Amino acid sequence: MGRSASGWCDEKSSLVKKGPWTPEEDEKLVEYIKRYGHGSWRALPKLAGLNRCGKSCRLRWTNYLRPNIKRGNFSQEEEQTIINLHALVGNKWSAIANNLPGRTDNEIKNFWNTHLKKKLLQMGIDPVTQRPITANNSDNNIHHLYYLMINHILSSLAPQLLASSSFSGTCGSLANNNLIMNMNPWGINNNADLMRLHYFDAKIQVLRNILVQQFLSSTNTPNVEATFNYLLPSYSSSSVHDHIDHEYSRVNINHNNYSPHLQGFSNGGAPIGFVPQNPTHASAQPSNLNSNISSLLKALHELDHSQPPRAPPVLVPSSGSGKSDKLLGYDDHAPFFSSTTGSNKICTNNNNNRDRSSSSYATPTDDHDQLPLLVSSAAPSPESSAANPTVDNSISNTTYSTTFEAWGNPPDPMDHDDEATNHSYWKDIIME
DNA sequence: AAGAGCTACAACCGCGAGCCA
DNA sequence: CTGGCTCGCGGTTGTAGCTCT
Repeated sequence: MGRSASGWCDEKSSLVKKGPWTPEEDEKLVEYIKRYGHGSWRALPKLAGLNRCGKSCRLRWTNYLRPNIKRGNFSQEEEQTIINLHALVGNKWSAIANNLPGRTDNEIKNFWNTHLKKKLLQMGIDPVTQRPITANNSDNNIHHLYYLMINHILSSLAPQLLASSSFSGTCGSLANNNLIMNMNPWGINNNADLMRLHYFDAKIQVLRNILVQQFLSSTNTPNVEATFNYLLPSYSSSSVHDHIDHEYSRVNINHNNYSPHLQGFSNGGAPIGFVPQNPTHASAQPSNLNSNISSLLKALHELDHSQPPRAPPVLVPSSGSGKSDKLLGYDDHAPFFSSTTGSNKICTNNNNNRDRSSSSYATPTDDHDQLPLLVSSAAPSPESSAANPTVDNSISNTTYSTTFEAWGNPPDPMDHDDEATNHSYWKDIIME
């Protein structure tokens, strides 16, 4: 009796001061903690000569007075980190704060509520559900399904990128979502890097093309660019496009001619069977939507689970400084395709042998099959794809609210358990 | 100039987990 | 095992300062 279990002052403590702290009180608190440490917060106010309850002292210290508190405006980088972490973990302010040195959970929470929420709303994104906002419910459902598709694509991208040889992967940089620029940099040091770059670029291109086809033809259009920018902000910036172009040019290749097997992927946009949706058009039917989803998933699956491509041309470092490396020709035994993992997959999201710290996550096969065409003559018809209940259910029954959830629950029914990509794995990394 | 409304942020509150006797 | 205590967390409230009318 007489004490609050929560640490706050009880009804008998009406003499205990509440409200804003005075500079004198601050000084007393800082002086005491500097000298003795905080010890028991409950006992502290009496010992420090403060007419406050312990909990008030603790909050004042942790949120305002303790050393290394960073005050002032949030930087662009911090803002992006908060947005992306919030997409991953939701209102776990302390977890978010752990990734922002000098910022307190309280400060981040306030910043979210007063600034970022509004910003996301202006971008056409619901800050709670992280879904694109539309005025029309049925349209919203369609757009949400496409949103899930985006998540699926991103879910297959993230682990590859983490596996990159030059990716200095920290949870912080993952949270920043600067999946390219944080690769320290993602310079092409070997053919595997080049392959990854091309693969990543191709997937992004198809994602963008599908989004554009889908959304820009709609009369009730969520902000496709805002959505894209939000999901992959670093890629959206022109500097990243420049970066990729630079990497291609640095090794003297025209990426459009580099791999004919990726032509359809990087140039064509949608997989076969994909029907651009337009609410004013008869094509905007649920069956078409399901077909599209199936077609896309099928294409992505084929790509992800394909045999690795013929080894790319050998990258030979230039002898002199300041000169570009050259691609001299194909060498199927190029060392960059390490065979230590025993996997025949390249860049797959389902590689149980994947080692995030290793660059050798792709291995050659003897016959060096080509990458399959995304737009393949063997691709399923919309009908046959839509008729695949497993694929359809995996999407339509899934209710991811965040990219993070999609990572943990890949809708691809042919993806099996993958500890490295399950829900708790990522959550642990972020909330570590 | 003054008051109403809005915004940003500090502080408060209650709940629950973990620890320990 | 249980109950008391402490602490951390997330939601909510209070208020100072700013803007608008």
